[in-house]
Amino acid sequence: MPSATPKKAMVAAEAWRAIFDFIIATAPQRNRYIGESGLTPNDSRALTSLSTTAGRTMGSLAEEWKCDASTATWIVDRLEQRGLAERRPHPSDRRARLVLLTARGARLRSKSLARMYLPPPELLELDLSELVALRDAVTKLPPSNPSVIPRSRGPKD
Amino acid sequence: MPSATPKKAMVAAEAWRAIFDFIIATAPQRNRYIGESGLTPNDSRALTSLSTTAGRTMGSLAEEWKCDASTATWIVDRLEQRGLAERRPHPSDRRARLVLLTARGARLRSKSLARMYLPPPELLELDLSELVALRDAVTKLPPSNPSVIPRSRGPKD
DNA sequence: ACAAATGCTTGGAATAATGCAAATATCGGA
DNA sequence: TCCGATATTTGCATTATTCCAAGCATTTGT
Repeated sequence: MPSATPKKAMVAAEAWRAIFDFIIATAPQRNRYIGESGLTPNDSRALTSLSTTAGRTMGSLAEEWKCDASTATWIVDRLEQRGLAERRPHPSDRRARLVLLTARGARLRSKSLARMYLPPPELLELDLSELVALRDAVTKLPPSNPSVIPRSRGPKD
Repeated sequence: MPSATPKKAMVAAEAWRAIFDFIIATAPQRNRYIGESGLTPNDSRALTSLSTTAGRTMGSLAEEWKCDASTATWIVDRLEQRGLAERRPHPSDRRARLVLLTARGARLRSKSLARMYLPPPELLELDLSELVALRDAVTKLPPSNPSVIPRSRGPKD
C-alpha cells in the first residue's frame, strides 16, 4: 500500500469503490445508448478523439488508441464510409493525412455525448442536499479534457 | 427535461457529468489492467456474474448479459476452456446446467476486481478534506450489488 | 543525391462476438 | 402417456477487431 498518506489512500479507495460500483451498475443503460446510435463501442470512442476543426494525423490517433497504425486506418475507414469523418491532405507533409469530423460526424458525436451525460435515474434517488454535496465534491475532480459541450441542433442524425 | 424537480435534475446532471468525464479520463488505465489479465472485456464481465458457490443457469446468464442463449454458451465455453468456470448438472432439472467459478476463476476474478478497485492516481490530487467530502457523498449512492470483497490469497493466478 | 526513417495503406490471417435455425433432452400438464 | 414448452448446444454466417509483413510516397540527414 502507498505509505505516503495512508489516510488519504484509504479514503480515496473508499470513494473510488463507491464510484466504480455505481459505474458498473449503470453501465447497461449507457451501452444500450451506444448500440442504439448504430455505433460500436469502438466507433464511439473514435468519434470522441476527433473534431471538426483540429485535424489529427493517423499516427497520433493510433498512439492515442494504443493500436497498430493499420488498425487506426481500419477504424477511420469505418467512420469515413459512414460519412462521419474525412481525411484531408496535411498542409506541410504530403505523407500525412489529417482526419476531421464531418458535420454529420459532429452531430452524431454531440448527440451521443449528450446521451452519455444524461444522469442515470438512480442518481435522482438522492436528496437534493446529498446531490449538492456530491456535485460539489465531484466537480473538484482533476479536469479531464472536457469532451466538448453537447449542443443539439441542426438537422437530425 | 424532467419538470418534476428541475433543480434536482440540474444538480444531478452537473454531478454526473463530472463523474462521467472522470471515468472516461481514467478508463485507459483500467483497460490496460483488463488486457494484462489475458481476458477480453467480455470475459471480465462474465467472471463478475459468477461465484464459486451459487451456480447460475445458462439461461439466467444469457438474460443478464442480454444476449442469445447460444452466445452465452460460447462465453461460458471460453471460460471453461481456460479452467475458470465449470458446468455442473442442475440438481432438480436435468435439462439445465449450473455454472460455477472454479478456484482458479475465483482467484483471477478477485485479482481483477482488486485492480479495478485501485483508485486512479488522479484521485490523490485532491486534498484530504475534498476526498472525505467525496467519499461521504458517493457512499450515499444507491447500493449496487457489491461485487464481492476482493481478498487476495491462495496460490497465484 | 542517397539511404534510412517516417506516415499510411493493403493484404492476410486469426480471434472475438453475436444471432438465427435446427437438433436434443427433459419437464409439466391434460 | 402424449404434446407443447423449456434449457442448452451445434452448425453456420456475419461483423468487428487486431496485428504483422509489405509496399508506396515523401521527408530528412549527411
